[in-house]
Amino acid sequence: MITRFEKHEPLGDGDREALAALPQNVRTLVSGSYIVRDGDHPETCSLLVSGFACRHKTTGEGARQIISIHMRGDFVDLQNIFFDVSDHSVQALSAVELVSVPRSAVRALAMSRPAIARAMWIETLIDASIFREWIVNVGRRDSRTRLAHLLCEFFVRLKMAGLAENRTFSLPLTQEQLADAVGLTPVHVNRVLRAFDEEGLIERDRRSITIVDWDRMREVGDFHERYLHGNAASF
Amino acid sequence: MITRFEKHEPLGDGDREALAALPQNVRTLVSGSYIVRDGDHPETCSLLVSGFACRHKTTGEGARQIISIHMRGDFVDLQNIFFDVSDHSVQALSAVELVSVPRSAVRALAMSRPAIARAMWIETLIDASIFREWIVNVGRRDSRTRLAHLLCEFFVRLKMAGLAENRTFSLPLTQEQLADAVGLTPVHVNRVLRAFDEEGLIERDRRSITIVDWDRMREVGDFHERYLHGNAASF
DNA sequence: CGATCCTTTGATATGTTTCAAGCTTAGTGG
DNA sequence: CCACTAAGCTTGAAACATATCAAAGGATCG
Repeated sequence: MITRFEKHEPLGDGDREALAALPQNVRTLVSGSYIVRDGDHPETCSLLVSGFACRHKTTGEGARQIISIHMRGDFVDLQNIFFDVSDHSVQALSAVELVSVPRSAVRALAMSRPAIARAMWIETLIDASIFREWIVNVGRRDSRTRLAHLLCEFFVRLKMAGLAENRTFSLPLTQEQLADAVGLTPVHVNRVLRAFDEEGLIERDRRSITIVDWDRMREVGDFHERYLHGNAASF
Repeated sequence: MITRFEKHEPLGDGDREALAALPQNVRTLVSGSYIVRDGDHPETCSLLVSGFACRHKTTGEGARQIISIHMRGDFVDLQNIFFDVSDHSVQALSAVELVSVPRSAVRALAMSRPAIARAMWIETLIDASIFREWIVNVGRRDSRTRLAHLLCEFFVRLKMAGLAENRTFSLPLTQEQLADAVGLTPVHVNRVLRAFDEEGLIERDRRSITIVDWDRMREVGDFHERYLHGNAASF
């Protein structure tokens, strides 16, 4: 399971054995559970096995900003290896399963197995690249573009993770959470989503979304997937 | 000079020798020069020896968003080690000196010297932490808070780098660049800055700024330096 | 089948942008 | 050393995108 590493870095047999030998702890959490809290001294690093999670921070005014969204196969807090205190929270967006490994074990593994360290490093670099794109998204794009961009990113990442077959997928975020991810109000998110619907860009049914016109969606969202640094199949 | 690594990670003698043996290339560039361009296939990784630089991306509409600001001692493009094509540009904000090391040499060094790899990894994790805070800044804070936050961060980082003695420092950004960093218009940045001035929060003289009331500035900017993960002296 | 959470909609308020022009500063060449 | 020029800063008025407030309608789950 943990062998998603090999996406970006070939591993040797010894590496795989070392991974398998890791002390694991599989947990199941209900939607809304906190995995890490801002200010915590986390003891573990966690990998999402199923479900969705997000990371977020809160301003002094009490406004929340979602920093990233995670799906099966993502590490949600790899930076815990080196930081003693967490600078943000991680919360389950749905029921989730995750395997947690003690920080010390992950650190020891990284020090003894260069290929694994490198794979983990690359993971954190991709994370950072997505952060950069999000800064642009909330900083310089209008509400339509912002939301469309988020939907495009989420969809492409689902595909890359093998979690989307066709153009329909379920979005594990309420409109309020969507708003917190793009820096808008829930009310405005609602209006923009309705507009997309009316324009025939997407279709909505409960919490699931179909991208009707991918090319146009991509254009509206000013979306270019290079920053995901994935080996995505072309669409 | 490169031994800023030791800030976060103790190195052995062999590590220091390996660093010193690195093939270097010292360059001097004038303000405005591009160090890396979005879409480039960079051949080197660079460390800023003097001056200031920023990283930025441009939207399809042509709007620019500055992603980070860098000063003496910062690596400006460490992710080049693993990514073949750059997802953003790096540009000099002032005259800069930088030492550039071939990607392959940096990669080899990282593979043969775990302590160095670890120090570099931590650098990129701190980068990512600052990105997260910037997402919050542009996503959920109003114009005053945003700008004040940026000024606080810049000032604290200058102090951490030993580049600010008292409460006066020179800001290497035009108001337009400031605007691109916080996701506002130059006009609005100008008004907010004037308001800070009139309220006695800051004083301005040409391109240099004095933080008159640090405590209040910090409060206005909703600034808490934990995310910088520095060993900052307290203020 | 009631209660809660989420979505939708309308009316109004506001922060920020846009446009446009004048002003200041720093740099350059005569 | 002065005049000229370009870049950056400042200011005002009007426009606009998004937020806020408020209330009703749906969905989901004990």
